[in-house]
Amino acid sequence: MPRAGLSRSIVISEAAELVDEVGWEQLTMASVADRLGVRLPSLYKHIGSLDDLRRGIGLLALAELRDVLASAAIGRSGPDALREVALAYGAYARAHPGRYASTVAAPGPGEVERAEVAGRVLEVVFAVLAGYGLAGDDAVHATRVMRAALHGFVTLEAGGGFGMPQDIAVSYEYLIRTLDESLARWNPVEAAHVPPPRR
Amino acid sequence: MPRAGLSRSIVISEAAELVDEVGWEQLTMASVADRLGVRLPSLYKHIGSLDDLRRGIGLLALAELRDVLASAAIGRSGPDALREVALAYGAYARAHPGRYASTVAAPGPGEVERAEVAGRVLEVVFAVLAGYGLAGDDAVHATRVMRAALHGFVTLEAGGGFGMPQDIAVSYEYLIRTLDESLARWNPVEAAHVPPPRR
DNA sequence: TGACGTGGCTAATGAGATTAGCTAGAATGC
DNA sequence: GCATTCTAGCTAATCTCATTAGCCACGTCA
Repeated sequence: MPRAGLSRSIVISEAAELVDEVGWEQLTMASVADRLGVRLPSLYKHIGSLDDLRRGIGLLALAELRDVLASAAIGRSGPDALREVALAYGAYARAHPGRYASTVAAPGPGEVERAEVAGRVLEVVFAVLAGYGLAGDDAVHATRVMRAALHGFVTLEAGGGFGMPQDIAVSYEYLIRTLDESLARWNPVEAAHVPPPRR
Repeated sequence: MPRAGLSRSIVISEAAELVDEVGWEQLTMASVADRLGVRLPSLYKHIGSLDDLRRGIGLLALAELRDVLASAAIGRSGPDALREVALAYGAYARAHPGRYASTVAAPGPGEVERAEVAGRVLEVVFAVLAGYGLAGDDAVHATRVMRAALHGFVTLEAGGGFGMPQDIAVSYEYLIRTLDESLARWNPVEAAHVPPPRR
């Protein structure tokens, strides 16, 4: 029996391809083994478990996403940077739906590596926000608004949630403009609008 | 063997409870059967398959969501309606994370019933947008922006994606304000910003 | 060239989903 | 009230996957 020449990173890359084709939910050890031309149990020489594989894909995808966003942001600032980053974000999610889905799960306790990579994605977003003069708490809240909007959009799009015939790219432009205006006009929410702190 | 007195709707309700406790991914026919005190195969007298059960939960959740949003919108308009609907949306997602997750999947071909219920949710959103004077294409794009923002936020929140210590409720207020301002200042995106149509 | 480490394999176990076929409780007709 | 019929819940069986244990040959390295 000739060696197949696998390794952890090869298995993860291949699984990432697969997951883009069949969907995050449909990932199985069996299908990955098939695709690599080995028997199912052989994978366990490289990957601890299905969950481990999923975490590996997530890590890979986060690193890729960071690179894509960083490239989009480089040499730009303000609305220009926002727009390019948003477009790059959407493009990545559309090109790699499986990987993108792997990106969402939060790092569990002890997942130091993932937290680090996720942090590096945030750095890019913070850099964009800095172009709007936002920092500190403002930047944290603005980051959440921005991530929520982008993530929600690409998720709904991927899930087929936009049934109407109107052009989705146009909707995305509206989303970007909404974010741009919001960031440009940023100021503290009025106290009256904040619910009382929980006791 | 005494009859357990099940029915399709009872099974679905119970499964909805369960899914809020253990998570959408963890739903199994086996755990539902356990909780209902019957053997696994008995469920198949009421539910066609696990997918069928998931669709049933999704339908239930969409109907509940519509009611919650409609109640929040009733008697209000404009920013007031937007805010209350957004808060109700977040509250539902937080109170029923499993059901909420079931809400996302788009209706597949032939899932007429689901498309209908989803449409009724949209009616509520359209009503809110009407308070901002939006209709037609504008309303469609605005709906997508609004849904994306709200959905993205609650999804990231549920996934533990907001690691920073800043108050999440405050971030949500920023999100609501962002939407309010965007809807209030709505006007067509400039042509220059729209990518060329695909050939 | 011979010892060793390790990658890939077969066999086995166990959880879940799903189907087939049985049986008894409930409902219905007389 | 009793026979008939329907059907909910059950056991048994099959299939797909995940995961573990243990074997053995390929390639490396002294």
